[in-house]
Formats: sequence, structure tokens, C-alpha cells
Amino acid sequence: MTDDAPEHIADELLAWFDRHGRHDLPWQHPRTAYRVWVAEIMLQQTQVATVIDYFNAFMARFPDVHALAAAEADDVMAHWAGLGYYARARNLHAAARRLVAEYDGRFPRSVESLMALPGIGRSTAGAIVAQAFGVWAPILDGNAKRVIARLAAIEATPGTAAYDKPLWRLAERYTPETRITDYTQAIMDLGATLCTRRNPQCAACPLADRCLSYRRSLQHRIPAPRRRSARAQRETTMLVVADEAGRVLLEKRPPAGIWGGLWSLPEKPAERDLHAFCRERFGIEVRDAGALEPMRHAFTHFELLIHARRVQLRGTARIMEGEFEWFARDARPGLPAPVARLLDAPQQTLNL
DNA sequence: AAGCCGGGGGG
DNA sequence: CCCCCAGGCTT
Repeated sequence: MTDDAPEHIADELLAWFDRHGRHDLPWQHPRTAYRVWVAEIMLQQTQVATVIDYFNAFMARFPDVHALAAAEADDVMAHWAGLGYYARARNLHAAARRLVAEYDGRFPRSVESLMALPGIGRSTAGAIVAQAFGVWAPILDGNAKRVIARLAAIEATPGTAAYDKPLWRLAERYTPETRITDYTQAIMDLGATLCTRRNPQCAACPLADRCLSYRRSLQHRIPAPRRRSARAQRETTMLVVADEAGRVLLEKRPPAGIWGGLWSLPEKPAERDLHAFCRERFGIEVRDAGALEPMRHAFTHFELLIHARRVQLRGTARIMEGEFEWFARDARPGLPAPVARLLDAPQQTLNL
């Protein structure tokens, strides 16, 4: 299947990149290892257009690896709120501290060393050494996978070893010895701008004449669609507990799991009585102020139906330490997007 | 090898 | 509504 795949693509790809590639992304100027690393982590499963504002704000607050390592975890999480995949932020922070402790803040230049850091796999490690240091290394992000799968007419289903294994072998074959930084950017740019998932612009592609999919008119069928399974439904009840001053009680979620490490609204088990639960969990007496409009939130593998209930504190707010805290409206930490939407809904803003 | 993690954008 | 996106970690 891949034996008749093209042998070389770098020359044509680089010539195209010089004229049509992306040369003004924020992490390209200046292109330090720290900036490339942070960008690569943010760009995992997240589109460029979404990342740019987060990246610039992150760099303004944490300009180098020492600043990031010295920061509080909450501060890092707050700058990630809304980006999703919060394990990325926890890993980024942990890796920054290890880089400072073990490497004096200087990035190692080998794929193997970088892969030993949390959150950095083979493709991200390759992108960092290629882009920051000009070291030869293949990458295989979503763009490169699609470009190479089409070039070699890989018909296996994405997400399987039958798909990934030949792609890594071909990624190694195509990665040139020279202009490694530009090549890495070029194959991603081709995938992002011409060799797109739908409606690939083959007429403008510098590799069309050697692309097996194009020559066989398979470019619309490769990559094959992923198998999709029915999305499970889940429900939860969240409490909007407000005190007299309009502050809201938030809970820091455990590090693992959904929204790990983020502040959010406390959840009440469905079977628990509201008053008993608040008494035992928070040590407060409350008045039930009624249900809010349920909110749906779609995750990749399930859909969450959030039943929110407004609860008024009776008496004085206790000072709480640790996993629960009272937050004034303008002092809220970063929240998961649906929780932020819930608190910002018109029915909420009236009395909070 | 397969399942899991979050939110946004585009068709 | 559907699918995918500069993937990696866990089991």
C-alpha cells in the first residue's frame, strides 16, 4: 500500500512554504524553546485561531520558564480556563518546575529527554527540537497525519495502529536533513490550509502530482471517517450558594477527572437532601431558592445535563479554607466554560 | 490497542 | 446536528 508512496516531498513543500506558508504566528517571533513548547501544548487538540489570544496572555503573565515554575497552580489554571484539557496546564506547570530543577531552566535538545517530561509525547517533542533548535526529528500531528495519509493512500481508520504505524515510518522518510524548522512548519501549514479534512484544494497543492490519493481520486475518502459511538448521557446537580454579599461558594475540583484542578460550583449527589448536604459538607444552613434552567454541555464522549439550584445562605458566611471558598463576582477564578455561562445567565445576574 | 479528556469552529 | 482539531496518558 505504501510501497509506491512518494520518496521525497521536502523540496516542493518548502518552495510552497516560502510563498504560502504561515510566517507570522506569535510563537515564531521570537522562536524560543519556551514559547514553542507552550504553543505546542496549547495547540494539542485545539485550533490555531483559538490558541493565539491565550498564548499572548500566557506569555505576558509567564514570560519564561522560571516565571512559570515560580507561579501558583491556581494562577496557571486561571490562564488556561476556557481552553479545555486542563491536564495540559497541570502538566505544563509540573514540567516547568522540573525544567528549572533538573536543567536549570534550559531545555534539553533531545526528543527522548523532552518525552520524559509530563505532557510531551513524541510529536510534541519532535516539534520542539525541530522548531526551537533545528534538530532533525519527525512530527506527526493531525495535519501531518492527514497529508501523509493522503500522499500514501493509507486507508486504515484513524485512531488505530494500522493507521499510525505506517504514518510514523513515512514521517521519518519525508523529514529532510536541511531546513528542518521550515519543513516542520510547512507540512502543518499544508494540512491546515490546502490539505484540509473537507474540500482539499488539490489544484493548488505542490504535491498533487505525486499524491496517490489525488491520482486515484481518493482524496475525499482519506482519511477514513472515525467510528462513532453513541454519546452517553449524564446528569449532575450543581449548587449556586450565595451569601448576603452576593458572593458564591466555589469548590476546587480534584486534580484528576473532568475540569481537574479548576474551581467550579459544588456538586450535590442526586440522592442527598439539600439541607443535610450543605450542613454536613459546608457547615452552613441554607434556604432553597429554586431551580435554574438546566444547561446541556457536550463533551467528546458524553453529554452532561447540568441541573443548577440556587441556594441562599442563612446566617453569616464561614471562612473556609482549602477546597471551598467564597468568591465575589468580580474576583472569580477561571471557571469551566459551561459553569461560567451558567453564572452569567440573565436569571443569575439579577440577585448575585 | 483502545478509551478518555473539553471546548470551539465549520459545514 | 455532525465532525474534527499543532495528542498524550492510562488501562
